[in-house]
Amino acid sequence: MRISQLSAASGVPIPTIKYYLREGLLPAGEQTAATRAEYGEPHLRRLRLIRALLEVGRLPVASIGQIIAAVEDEDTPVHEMLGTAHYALASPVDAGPDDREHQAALTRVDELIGDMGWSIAPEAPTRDELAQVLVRLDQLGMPAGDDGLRQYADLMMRLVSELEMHKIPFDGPRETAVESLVIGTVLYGRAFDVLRRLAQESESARILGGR
Amino acid sequence: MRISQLSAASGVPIPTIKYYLREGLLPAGEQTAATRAEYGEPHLRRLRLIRALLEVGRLPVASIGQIIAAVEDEDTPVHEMLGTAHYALASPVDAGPDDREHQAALTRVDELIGDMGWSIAPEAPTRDELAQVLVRLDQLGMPAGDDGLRQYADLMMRLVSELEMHKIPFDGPRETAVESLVIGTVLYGRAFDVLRRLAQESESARILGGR
DNA sequence: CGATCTGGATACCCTCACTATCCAGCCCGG
DNA sequence: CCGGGCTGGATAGTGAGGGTATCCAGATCG
Repeated sequence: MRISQLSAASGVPIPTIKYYLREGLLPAGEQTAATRAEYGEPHLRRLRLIRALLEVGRLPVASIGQIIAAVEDEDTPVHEMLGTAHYALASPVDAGPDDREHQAALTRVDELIGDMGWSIAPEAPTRDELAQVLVRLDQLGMPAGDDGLRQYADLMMRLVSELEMHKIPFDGPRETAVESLVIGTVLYGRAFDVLRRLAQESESARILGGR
Repeated sequence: MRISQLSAASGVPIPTIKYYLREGLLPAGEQTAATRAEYGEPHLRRLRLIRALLEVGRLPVASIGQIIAAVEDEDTPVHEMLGTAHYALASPVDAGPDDREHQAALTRVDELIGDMGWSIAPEAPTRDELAQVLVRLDQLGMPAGDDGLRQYADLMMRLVSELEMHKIPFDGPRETAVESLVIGTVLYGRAFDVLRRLAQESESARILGGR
């Protein structure tokens, strides 16, 4: 498959494919001559992954690059690779250790994590993300109570362990495991979000009697 | 409160506040002289809302503008206003009616909506968002089965109607209702997403025995 | 009465994700 | 065996989005 065919098959313009090659998101094709290279099925699959993470997951190209680098470095142990991929999915929070509100919220987050019996790395950026949301909810006068938070956490825990996690082939090839994890996290994450908004629309129509 | 105090209280730089004023996100202060205006508590609150939607919700400034315009137009009936706000939360999907895969997925979405007994406006962009996710999952070789989708939808429905919706003061002042809805949708939406990722990290640590 | 602040207008900047242009080398049909 | 069109690689440009910076004349505080 030459680049034009890869482009046609994936719907991604050639200049964009070249850009992804430059950024290291897509491995180079097999060189057959100085100005000729051959691409295959893995390239097409990779391209679809990139576009899904970009367009559905709204991940920055740089984060996608980190995920892909973790996948391709054979020396990284699997659980570490999953961590890298997972953390690249987080969106950065700019709150330093001098932000008192943030630190207080972080304490609540850690209490929640303890109560749930979760094993979360202390450097997980996810903790800061949750703390940020708690701070904003407080500031907006809709504070999240500890009880509600625990109910939600419980629900998510069951959802993840009962419906999602067992779909991931941890014992298969390493590349497959991360891809599944990332796709699961990002795409199912959006699916939930959309389903939640649909449920909200339907409920508010019911309550208000609006069409 | 003068602009510098508003800036100090909110943590938003003065030029940025001026930018929000220009964009119509923030109503002008009360003019007390040609070069003097007074801002109050509502301005601070509005500013916090804007920053929460921007930084946590990642909404474009233009969408925030639409939401605010809907709130401030007293002539719009409440259920319509809620719809406008809700649709501004959706992220645009570029798939025309000539995209066969998308149309097929849309049919599945409508079946789901029918089965759930939901009332969703036919022009809801949310339908396209869900269809897009289904298409991508198919392309990536991890298709979402109808059963799983229904399970998820069921879960979201219960979550929304039992835990969330009754917190919204539909009978209070119109502004409060939309604000609550929007804050609930965006901030709780992110809270779920983060809780889900925390649960995933914990589960994958457990399964892989990684620290 | 002068340093500082204010609202308003205009112009500028930075990041991000592309896109466009060039170039010389290659391949394929005639 | 030759010419048009594609190829990989390099470099430069673009457009949207979300701010920043600069100027200005009028207002106010100490």
